[in-house]
Formats: sequence, C-alpha cells, structure tokens
Amino acid sequence: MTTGPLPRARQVPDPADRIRYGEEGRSGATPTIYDIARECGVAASTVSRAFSRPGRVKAETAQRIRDTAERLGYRTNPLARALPTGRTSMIGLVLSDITNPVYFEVIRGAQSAAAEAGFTMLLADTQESGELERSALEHSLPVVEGIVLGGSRMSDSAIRMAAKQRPMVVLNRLVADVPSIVSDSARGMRRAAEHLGELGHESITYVAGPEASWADGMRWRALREAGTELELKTRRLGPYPPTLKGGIRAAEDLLGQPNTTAVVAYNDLLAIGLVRGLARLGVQVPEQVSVVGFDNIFGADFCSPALTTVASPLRALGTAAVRDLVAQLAGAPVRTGQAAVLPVRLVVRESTAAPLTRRRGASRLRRMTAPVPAGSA
Amino acid sequence: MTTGPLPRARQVPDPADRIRYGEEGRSGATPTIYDIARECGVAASTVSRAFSRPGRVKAETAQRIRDTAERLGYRTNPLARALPTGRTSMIGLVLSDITNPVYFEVIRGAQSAAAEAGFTMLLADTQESGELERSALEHSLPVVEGIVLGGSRMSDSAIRMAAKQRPMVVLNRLVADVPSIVSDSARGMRRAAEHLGELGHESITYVAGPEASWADGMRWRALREAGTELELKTRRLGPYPPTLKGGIRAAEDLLGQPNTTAVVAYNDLLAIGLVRGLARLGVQVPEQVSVVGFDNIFGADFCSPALTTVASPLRALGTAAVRDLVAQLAGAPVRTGQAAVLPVRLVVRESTAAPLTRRRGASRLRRMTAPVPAGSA
DNA sequence: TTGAAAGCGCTAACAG
DNA sequence: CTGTTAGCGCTTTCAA
Repeated sequence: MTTGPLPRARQVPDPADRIRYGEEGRSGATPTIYDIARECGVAASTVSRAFSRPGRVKAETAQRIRDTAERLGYRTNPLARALPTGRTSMIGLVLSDITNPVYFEVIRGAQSAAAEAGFTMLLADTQESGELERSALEHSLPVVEGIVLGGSRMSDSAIRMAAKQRPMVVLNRLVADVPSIVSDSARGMRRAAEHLGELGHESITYVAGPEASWADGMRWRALREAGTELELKTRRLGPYPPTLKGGIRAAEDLLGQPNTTAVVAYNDLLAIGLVRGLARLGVQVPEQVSVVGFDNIFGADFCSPALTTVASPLRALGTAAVRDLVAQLAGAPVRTGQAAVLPVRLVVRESTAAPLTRRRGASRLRRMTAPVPAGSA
Repeated sequence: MTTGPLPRARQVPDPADRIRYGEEGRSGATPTIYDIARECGVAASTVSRAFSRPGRVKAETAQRIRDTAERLGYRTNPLARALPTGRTSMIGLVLSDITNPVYFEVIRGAQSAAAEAGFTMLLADTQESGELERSALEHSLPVVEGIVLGGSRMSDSAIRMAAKQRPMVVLNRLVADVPSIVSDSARGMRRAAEHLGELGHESITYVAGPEASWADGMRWRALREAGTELELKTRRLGPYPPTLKGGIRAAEDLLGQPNTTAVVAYNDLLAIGLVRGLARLGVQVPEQVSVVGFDNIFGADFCSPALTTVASPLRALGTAAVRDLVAQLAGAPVRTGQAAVLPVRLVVRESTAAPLTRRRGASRLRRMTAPVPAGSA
C-alpha cells in the first residue's frame, strides 16, 4: 500500500530523461532563454523580447541574442510560451469520420492553410457520434486556440454553446451566430436537375443521407424547388447512411419504385454504392437509370461508369475555414450574419444519359434481368 | 517606429478575453486547483494529488475534492500539467501526403489507438518533402511525447538521429535501431507472382514507385527473387510518382515494352492510373495485360476493372504503431532488433486473367487499337 | 532600451 | 495523509 505500483505506467517518470528539479541545468538539455541571457550578459526578459517583440530591443543586442541562440540551438518551448499567453498555435479540426473520402481534400486544405499561418493542426475523429464530439471538444481540445467543425453531429444549440467558449468555424452547415462556410449545394442541385431535365428525364428520385445532416435537408429542398420550376417530378428515398453500403441498400429499395429513370444521391459514396448495387441487380447505369452524386470525391472519376457529380470545392472549404478562424484569432470581427458560400460545379461524366424510352411510362427498373453475381473476391 | 504595428496581428493580445496578470481571479474564468483548494480548505497540492495520484489522498478528502471540482466545472489545464512534467498526452503522426488514400485507414487506426490510450493525435503532412519533414520534427512537434513516422522521406541516419530525441516508431520501413512496423510485402509479392504464374504469364513487369521509398526496393527485390524461383522473367519500369498521374505515364512507357502481359505496380494508385492510361491507349485489362496493385486502398474494389491487389493491413499498421509507441512511453523496452511484420493477403478481383495467347511470343501491347477518347469531362 | 520580479497552473520533493 | 515550497520556460508589467 505504501509505494505500490502507480495506476498509469507512464506516470512513472523515467528517471533517465525526464526533467528533474533543482539539478543539472546545462549539459545536454535544450537551452532556455536563461542560458542565452547568461551567455549574452543580458536579462532573460530581453531575450524573450528579442524574439516576440523585435523592435523593442536595440538592433545590435537583438542580433547578438539571435546569434547565440542559433549557436546554442535554442528553440522556444511552445508549451512554456502558451501557458501565460494561451497562444498554443494549434487549431483543432473535428471530423465526423476521418476515413470519409470527402474529408481528404478538406483536411489537406485546412492543413496547408494552418501551416501557412504558423499553426499546427490537431485532428479529432468523432466517429459519427455526437457524444464523442462533445467530449472531444471538452477534453482533448482545450489546448487549441480555435476549432473547425467539419460535419458536426451535435445540435445547433450545442454548437452555439461551444462556439461561445472559443473561436469556431463550422463547415457545410448553417448555425445562427456561428461563422460558417458552405458550398452552394442549392445551385449545384439546380444544375443537376437542369442537366437531367435536358437529357429528357421527367422525374428525379433523391436518395437521402443522414437526417442529422444539414446538407441533406438543404439538397432535398433544393431539388424540390428545382423540380417545381423545371416541371420535373421529385421524390425522396431514404435516409441511408452515407456510405457505399448505404448505396447498395438504396439500390434494392429503388427496385420497388416505379418509373425511376434518374437519381440524385446525397453524396458520391452513396451514389457509387448505388451504381454497384444496381449493377449487381442487373440494372444498367446510365442506360436504365442515370445517377448523379455530390462532392466529387477521390474515386468519382475512376469508378465505373465514371460518376456525374456536383463537385464541391473541398480543398477550398478547408482553407477558407482555417483562414477564417485564423482571422478571428487575430481579432477580426466574427462574420456571423451570413455564411460564406463557395461555388460548386457540375461535372458530367458517364453515369447520366437520356432515358431509354420516353414514349412509354413503364418503369425501366422492372425490366431488370436476372441478378448478376458480384464480381469481387 | 515607436509603437508601429506588430508583425503578427495575433500577437496583440485581445484585452477582453486574454489572461491578465494580477487582476481578477475568479469571475467567469475557468477554475484552477487553487479555487478548489480554497473551497475545500485544503492545499493546492492535495487537489493536484487527488487527481494525478488517487490513493495518496484520504478517500473522503478526495471525494470532497472531486465533488467541488465537478460543481465548479474544473478541467485540468493540459498545458500547465505538461510544462513541469513534459507529459503532453500528444503523439504526432507524420505522413508524406495526407491525401494519399493509403493513409486513410492508417490514420483511423492510429487515431483510435491513441484515443484509447488517452492521447491526442497531432497530424503533420510533409508533402513528400524531406526538408518539410525535418522541419516539422524540429519545430511544430516538440510538444508531442512520441512520433509515428509514416512514409518518411528522410534518410535512415536522419531518422535515427530524430529517434534519439524522442520515442519513435517507423511505419513500413526498416531503420536500424528504430522500432518499426512493416507489412509483409515480400510474401505479398510472392503471392502475386504465384498468382500470375498460375494464370500462365511468363514474365512480369514491375512498375516502380519512388526510389526513396523503402517499400519500393523491398517489393522489387521480392519480385526478382520470386521470379527466379518460379521461373518467371522480371523487369522493372520506372520510377514513377505513386499517383494516378504516375500510372498514366507508366501506361505510355509500357507500350514501348515488348511482350508485356503482366504488371505488378508499386501501389494501387499507380495501378489504377495504369489501368486507366492503358484503357485510353486502347489496351484492355485484363484481356491484354493483367495488373496487380499493392495496398488495397479505398476505391480498389470499385474501379473498373476491380483491382487485384496485395492487401496491406492498413488499419492494423496504424494501431500497432501507436500501441508500440505508447508502450515505449510507458517505459517498455524499445524493441529495436526486429521489425514487427504484419501479414498481407492477395485479393483477386478482375484486373488479372490468363494471357490472351501463350503460343506466340508477340507483344500483346503492339496489337493496340487506335487511342480512345478520354471519357471524363 | 533594458532589468527585476511576478505570475501562468500544475507537479514533486520534502518535511511533518 | 497533507501542507509548504520551489520550479517548469516564457511573457509582461513596472521602474529605471
């Protein structure tokens, strides 16, 4: 009971290389401002200023300091700097699912914008759980100066609350009083509907994603409106999880729907799954059904048939979010009224075509042949 | 010149919400151990112990402390904790290219293992540059307790040097004296060669990836050895950047190679690009050429034809690396002699088949038809 | 332009 | 079992 094993092994400081108090100061340890101060015959505060406030120190002194710092291999300790100031130079990127390819380019964009501004990026994966998300925000992220929330699964009010704690930017979702960056999916959907209309389709089925997704509601609403204006019938199927598997399930459900010649899916993952599922069921894309996706993720161009999709500016979303956040941190006023809306564009590939026959109202889907064996191992 | 604008805007502390010295202590600020100590009538050190050393404090006292901490909404400040101890509870994952899909599952595995062990993951993208990598290690990562190096572009000696500074695990590469986790690509290549041999191919072309890649050398060597044993001719083409574009270039070069019926590519990205490039040039896969990839990345199953590939245990690589690192941090002896080798498996899909004709030695590739227009917008 | 000194929040010796 | 005290490395008043 006296000196029993400590609960967490790592709490036993390795006596060899951990910092100890009151002992050795110089030797192999990384130098501090005090070492430089002593070496230069100035006060530590002067050294500090030389780095964080150049110009508030005589040029020659500053130079001398910088030189010896260089010589000693001095690196300012970010932790020590952060403690009194709160400036950790870190921002957090919170994602609902790191492995969702829609985030790849977002991550890259955010990362490069962060690096550019001198920030390090902390990545948190909340695995599609609002609970994990809340806990990430509360526990592991207090060290970040600001947060980019990509694909949050929390409620608007929870987000608003969190945004009060520290600077925040929300991606692809509108939350009152919280700055956000969205892609113009309404216009994208409109373009998709026009495209299908021009090909001769008379009705469009929306294969829905998660109901908790702001973008999903947005896209469905946009399709309905476009349908009204363009005189196209619209209907909605779902919701489905926004994954390949979800798409395969949707394919099965689609067979029950008469007169389906054109589908717009919530996102590319769903669309690609849908195409595969349909192929397995003996339905040809685009001959029998046209399919449009959303986002233009990695793989949308090399799946078969290559996917027609509404391309989101994924990379730009990432950079814009981080730039916004960094601006906020620099004291810029928070742009809270309106979201920044980034333009999208329709990329037409091979998964859309004119409907097979426009003369008869008969369902194309009922014409299916016998199911074909899945082609993969 | 006197009070001119400071270089970085964010260095102007926002007087409203930054920490100030000597002023207000309580009010809306987040509580510290001192607030709890005062409230409970104990010393701050007792509060500290109650959290970091439960058991070294009387049960009731500890309970009382935990209760008021709860009531006050206390959260221990990780920065303040880290400063004297060096334990930041962060580990760094350094990748050569975040957007390379081969890392998706690795990231996910690493992230979940880190979370499980109570660590936060810092992600650094070095954009295929050894220089950026070195600088990331030096500058932005001193706050991490340990590092997982995935796809390093640095020299062995640079890695060894960095590994002396702090605990490190290297992925998919062997570096003397540094613990590493690799997938068994030698056996994977052997399996691929056997597969192609069984199909009736008599020679195999290796489409090489970056020369700086340890895995590339490994794979090529394994193919040569397998070729000797299985009596298959082998040749090497490249190097190419391990991207879709690289594959497309490789496709062009491949046309100059007589008698090519089977290709193994350094990785799936290259393989998929190759297939697309060949299709554009009018060469059919697998009818005219069989193609095998490496890794089994996202998309390998839905590209067309679906890719036969040597599947790496990507997720497991990520978790294993982090678990290893965490063990090191906990004081486990560094396993330096031998790398941990994770098993791979060959996934046969549609991109491999028997060669069209075995009777004639004539090149299949020279039989190509006129180039076909690219199908995408 | 610079130095002295206090403090950021927490941890760890060292008594008691 | 708990309080006292010093200290992590850096920043920022305040005075000189």
